[in-house]
Amino acid sequence: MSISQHQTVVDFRPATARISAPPPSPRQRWEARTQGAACALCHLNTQCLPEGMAAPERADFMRLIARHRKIATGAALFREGDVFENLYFVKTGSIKTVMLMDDGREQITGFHLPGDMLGLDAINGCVHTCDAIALDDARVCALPFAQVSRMGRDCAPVQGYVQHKLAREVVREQQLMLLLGRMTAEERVAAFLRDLANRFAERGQSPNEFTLPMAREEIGNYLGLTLETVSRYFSRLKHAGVLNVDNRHIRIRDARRLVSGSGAMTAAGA
Amino acid sequence: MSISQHQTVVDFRPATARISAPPPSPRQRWEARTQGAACALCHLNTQCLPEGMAAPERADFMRLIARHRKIATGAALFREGDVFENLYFVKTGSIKTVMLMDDGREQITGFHLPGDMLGLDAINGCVHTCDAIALDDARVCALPFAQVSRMGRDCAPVQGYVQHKLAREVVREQQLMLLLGRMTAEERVAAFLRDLANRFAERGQSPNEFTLPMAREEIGNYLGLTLETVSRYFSRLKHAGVLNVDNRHIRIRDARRLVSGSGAMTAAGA
DNA sequence: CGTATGGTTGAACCATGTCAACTATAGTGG
DNA sequence: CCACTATAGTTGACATGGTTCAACCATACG
Repeated sequence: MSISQHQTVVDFRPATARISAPPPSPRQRWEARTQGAACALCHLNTQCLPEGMAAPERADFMRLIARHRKIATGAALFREGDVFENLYFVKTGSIKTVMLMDDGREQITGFHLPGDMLGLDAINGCVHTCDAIALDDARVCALPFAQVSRMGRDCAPVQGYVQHKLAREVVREQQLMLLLGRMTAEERVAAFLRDLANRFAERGQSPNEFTLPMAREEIGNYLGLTLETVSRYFSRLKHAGVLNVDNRHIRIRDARRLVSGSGAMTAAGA
Repeated sequence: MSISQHQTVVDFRPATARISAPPPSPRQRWEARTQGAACALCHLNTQCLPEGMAAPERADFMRLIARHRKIATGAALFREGDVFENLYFVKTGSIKTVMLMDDGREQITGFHLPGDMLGLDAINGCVHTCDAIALDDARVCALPFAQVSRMGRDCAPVQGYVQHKLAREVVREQQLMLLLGRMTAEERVAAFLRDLANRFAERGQSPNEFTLPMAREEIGNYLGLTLETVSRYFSRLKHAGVLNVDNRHIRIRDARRLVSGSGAMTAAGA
């Protein structure tokens, strides 16, 4: 990686994680400046805002959201052990979440695209359990959790909102466990590409042609493989005519044969 | 397994999963009979009941709980696709949750001991996403989710309750992803035993001596390994003097050397 | 142009899977 | 009580998918 994980162009980490009573601090100034987000204009608002709220409550909720915190490539939105204050939405760019082992090994637990929520891991323990690192220059919206909880007390849609996001995360992780526990390398790579394609499609982008925001190493890490293995299967899929692969630019030429488990890939593969 | 997964001595699956308007049905009779559980007398109530409730609310909550549904060894508490109605607590025995792939492959996503909650996977989609199968004759308490939600609307402790359970599950699954993605077989087996020991300790049982409720095959499945590999590492640990292994009876003789990542196991191992 | 980084590819290796034989134990029926 | 069977677990020999190590290529950047 060109930028070490500790280099941060601007360190946006919650100051409270290290300092108990900080001075007015850039972060608070930023929050003051951006409080009251123009979510109404944001095309991601269907994903970020709770559903089924009346207009005034909706406005209240939007006022909680502090916008446009920028995270430079390789910088951390939060790190393991940081005090939990906000949930975050990716607005632009993409962010990975990484679990760390004592000996330095890492497991990427998710790649988060615009509209995805981050920080759910910390809801119980009041500190984050993983690092969140920007894969490219990213912007996020922050949603102060304490205030969301408070608002949830007498607003049912807000109440169900965090629960819904958490439950989604539980299901997503279960599927990933199935991938890590039971699938072959080939199936993992195919599943990864299909998942990504679906998620781009959900965001109104082409599911058949996209640019990977992450390196081979990160894909491999996420899938429980090495970068070489990922590269090899990309090449296989390319030679089988299933994909065009040009560095991080992917074009899916035959989505049917990307369905893992069918054996189509293997049969057609080198 | 001596009993097929489809044999159920008594089929307690929610009838609504298959029949839209069933007659009074054994299940409903059972619920009527057992409604209003004696949670006050249950030693697991610290785990099952929300914290911080006033006595009257606490009583209300306990009245929601239907007790003592029995699940015979190998029978299902619920299956993938079943309509979601209840969360469950294991009262006695143990229950595994299993994700299924189209081609028949399975991944065990958890072993649930007394006090553990089941069914969180279904909160969003209103159907379960995995099977829950009893490893031995088990009893569970059922907690109708709709009523919990309703009660949560004006009772803050209940509100935070499901959220807390969900968030715990997210963290647990993340740790499992780290295990499946990054650990060696040896480390997985050690981590598994340590985790079980801790959980038995939490339940007031000895962390150093216990009986595994699951077969080698199930351990292997859970850890992303084969039964043979699990058996081999059990033997290694035995010969290294770390464990006594007699079939499913485990005695941990040197807990320090069960710490994975330290290399202690490998150094002492065969 | 030289250097750094990311990606591809090949060859050798090895951790784990696969297959198979064997043991132990429990249940079942004669 | 003894075969007989079925299931769970152990162990060995061998196969292999994926890792490791290393060389090489492509691109970006100073």
